[in-house]
Amino acid sequence: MAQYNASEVEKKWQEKWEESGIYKVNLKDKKKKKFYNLVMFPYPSGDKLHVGHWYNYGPADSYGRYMRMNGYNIFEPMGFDSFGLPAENYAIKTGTHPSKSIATNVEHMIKQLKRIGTMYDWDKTVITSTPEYYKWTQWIFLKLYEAGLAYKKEAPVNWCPSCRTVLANEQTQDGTCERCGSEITKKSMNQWFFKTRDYAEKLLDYKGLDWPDKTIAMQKNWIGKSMGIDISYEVLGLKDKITVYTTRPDTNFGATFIVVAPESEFVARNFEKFKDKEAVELYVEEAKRKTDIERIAEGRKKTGVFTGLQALNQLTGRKMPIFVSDFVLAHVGTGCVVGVPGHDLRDFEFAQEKGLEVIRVVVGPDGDNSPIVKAEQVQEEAGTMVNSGFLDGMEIMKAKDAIMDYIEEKGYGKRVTNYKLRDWLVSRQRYWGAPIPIVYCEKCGEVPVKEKDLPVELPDNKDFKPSDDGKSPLSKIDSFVKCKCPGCGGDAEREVDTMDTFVCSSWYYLRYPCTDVKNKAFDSERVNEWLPVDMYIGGPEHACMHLIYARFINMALRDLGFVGFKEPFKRLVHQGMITKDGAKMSKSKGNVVSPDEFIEKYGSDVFRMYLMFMGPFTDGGDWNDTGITGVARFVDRLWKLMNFEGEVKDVDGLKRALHKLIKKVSEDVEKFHFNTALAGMMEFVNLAGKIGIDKESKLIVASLIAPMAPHLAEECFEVLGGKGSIFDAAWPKFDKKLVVDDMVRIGVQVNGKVRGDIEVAPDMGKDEALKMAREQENVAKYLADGKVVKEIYVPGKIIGFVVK
RNA sequence: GCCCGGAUGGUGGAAUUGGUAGACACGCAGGACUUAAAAUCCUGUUCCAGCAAUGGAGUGCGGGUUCGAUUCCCGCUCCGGGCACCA
Repeated sequence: MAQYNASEVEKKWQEKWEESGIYKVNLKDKKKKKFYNLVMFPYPSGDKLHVGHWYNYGPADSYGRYMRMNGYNIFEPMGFDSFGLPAENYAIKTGTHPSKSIATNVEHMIKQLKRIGTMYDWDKTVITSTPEYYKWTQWIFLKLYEAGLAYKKEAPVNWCPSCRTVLANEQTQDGTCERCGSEITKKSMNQWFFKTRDYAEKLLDYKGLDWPDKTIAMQKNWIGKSMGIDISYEVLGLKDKITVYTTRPDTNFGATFIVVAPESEFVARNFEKFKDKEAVELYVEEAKRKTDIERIAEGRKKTGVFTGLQALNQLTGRKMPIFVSDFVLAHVGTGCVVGVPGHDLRDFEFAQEKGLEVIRVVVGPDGDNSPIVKAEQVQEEAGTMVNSGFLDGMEIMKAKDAIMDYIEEKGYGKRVTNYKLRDWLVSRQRYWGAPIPIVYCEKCGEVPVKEKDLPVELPDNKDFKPSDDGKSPLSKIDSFVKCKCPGCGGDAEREVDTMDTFVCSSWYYLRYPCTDVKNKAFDSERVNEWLPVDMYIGGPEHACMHLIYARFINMALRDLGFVGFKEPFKRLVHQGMITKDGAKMSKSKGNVVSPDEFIEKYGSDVFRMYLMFMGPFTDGGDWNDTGITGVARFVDRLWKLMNFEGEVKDVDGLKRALHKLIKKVSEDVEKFHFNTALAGMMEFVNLAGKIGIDKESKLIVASLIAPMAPHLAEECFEVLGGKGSIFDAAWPKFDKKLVVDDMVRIGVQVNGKVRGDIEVAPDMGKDEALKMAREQENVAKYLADGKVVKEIYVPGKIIGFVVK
């Protein structure tokens, strides 16, 4: 028997697969059920594939292979998210134009990806930075624009001074740039947005989705729905009313002041009426200048200035002074809040700072109603109303309804729903992205490019670095900027901003099955057949970005009649992160582990299996290579087993073990528990190594390992005389009768402590089982200590005695 | 601060409608083979006591429910993730 030579075998099968085209999917095949097995596509950096890529793609492919063997027509494409900052920054660093570096990097990455031994159908790949792709990204922009879902407005936006571009809310982290970590400043700019807020309610509906609870919770939290009421108060001496948003109108009898955001419209509109204009102006200016970091650094300390104006609380007749303070955010609700210091921590802190009166209108369940409030007492959720007129004695939830009805009746306000979700800022002042297909005409104003004129090609500019003035580099290229108006044909200028790369990645799953479609973004009939994606695998870091954007785009396309389904991804699984010495792998930290040396030494199958064996797929873990020898040994033992010839010592035992294994591996792979599937395989191989194995069982073992070690399995299949590919063979079925043991070993407990065990049939009667248990010498010893007051028998599980 | 996870041998991890904790693997120790080493194979391996049989302790900490708790409940500690002055 020859030693198993991984590198030779793997090379051989990769070549065979390529030659035979076994993984080329026939999208029109209707004999088999379709299965769209998708993994989030990478951005092509110049670096090698690292352990994290393998950790992600290996198991994802194993799942696809498992489904293939279960009779599905598998569509498993792979592509490249090649627009955006990573690619552009790489190009800047190396001094090569991104279109060039992308081409080489993609080619390089495909080569590396092929070494994993996946089933990707490379005929169906997408590269988002190619005109044939971004043409359709622009088309989607136009469709949203036509539908009124894309708009431009002047707004304070997140500006990263280092990347010299604006960022979507989702791309900032604690006031820093998600990419480069620089401090973000606020800048008022004219920017393009998609109306994600219009879809907030639809995005909150997860019906029919098999997604991790955690991801859904994160999205819900991000969308942040709250139901409350807008209340308008008369401002003394002004015609203008002030409208506040609150989710706690039940506490309105305790309202003693009003606070407005520095950037709020109320401030702009009534500035002239303020008593100390200078002080307000100074405060507003200061607030605008502050970065998020500075605001975070200040913590909860409240500042603010009095406007000199007062509003009238209709419920109490109380005059409420109006302040300006930066703890109120302009974009939340109406940008104005009513201060109820007795029942809101922030209001309480502000009241303390300004010496304002605190009134308590809710008594907690413990009856506490002290006028001096401690921070911990402010936010009770349950309680009864006091000092609140007609609300007195009501539970807060009831009072909330009652007061809202009252306010609406009286015309003081109106119920509203609010969302934390902001509209998606999609324009970027960077070169490497899809140009936004809009032109500005002196006569016609903002005009969309005609569909037939797409793509608006990204010029092959030599100077693609972001410019110091913060304008898109495209603004410097006259040949790009100067154009004719699609409306009147007169002189016009192009939009010079490019699209956020998340726009590209929010629809690529629709393009994969339609890469041959030339005259449209995708063929509706085909996507309706092949989508939604049945299994989507990728990192949890995309929970509130890509996964919200893609759902939004898909829903919008559905509402516009282009696709027939609401949700793009039916089942979602997140892989865990692989760290090195507890830290995220990154080039700058110099802790990136390359798979290459392990592939060289052990082969791709062993490496893939080791990553799977480390622990549950969704957990990730810290990289450590010490255990890989265990998997390598397993492969050697399995290979030896395949070459075993001789008598099987325990035919029945082998059969039972094998059928249990089929059950276990099937269930485990289904749940992405590859670690325990492999443990089961190891156990069986160890057993069969002792008692021998027959040819039929060998074939089953080869099938079971096939999803996880595709090259090894093919080789085994061939050695065993199989024709063609093992991936065209059916997944083994287990015999139900063979997976139940006819004898099991169960424990015998006395007062909860294990004192022995007996071997019984799982369905043995209680009396007989108890009799056997009593006969155990050690058990008898403990039973003799007293009187048996209780006997417990759980068939197949446990026998227990309680002795007193 | 709020929400969501997690904590099990020297290490990665297994086991939960409550039923013999530690599967599988690494490492370690001993043995076989070898002139020797590597590789391979066999045996042992939660801790404490004991030659052993066996007994005691044991799943982050403190309580509780139960014949029986890694699993359920209450109160903490630590670690990870998300959100964060959202009114």
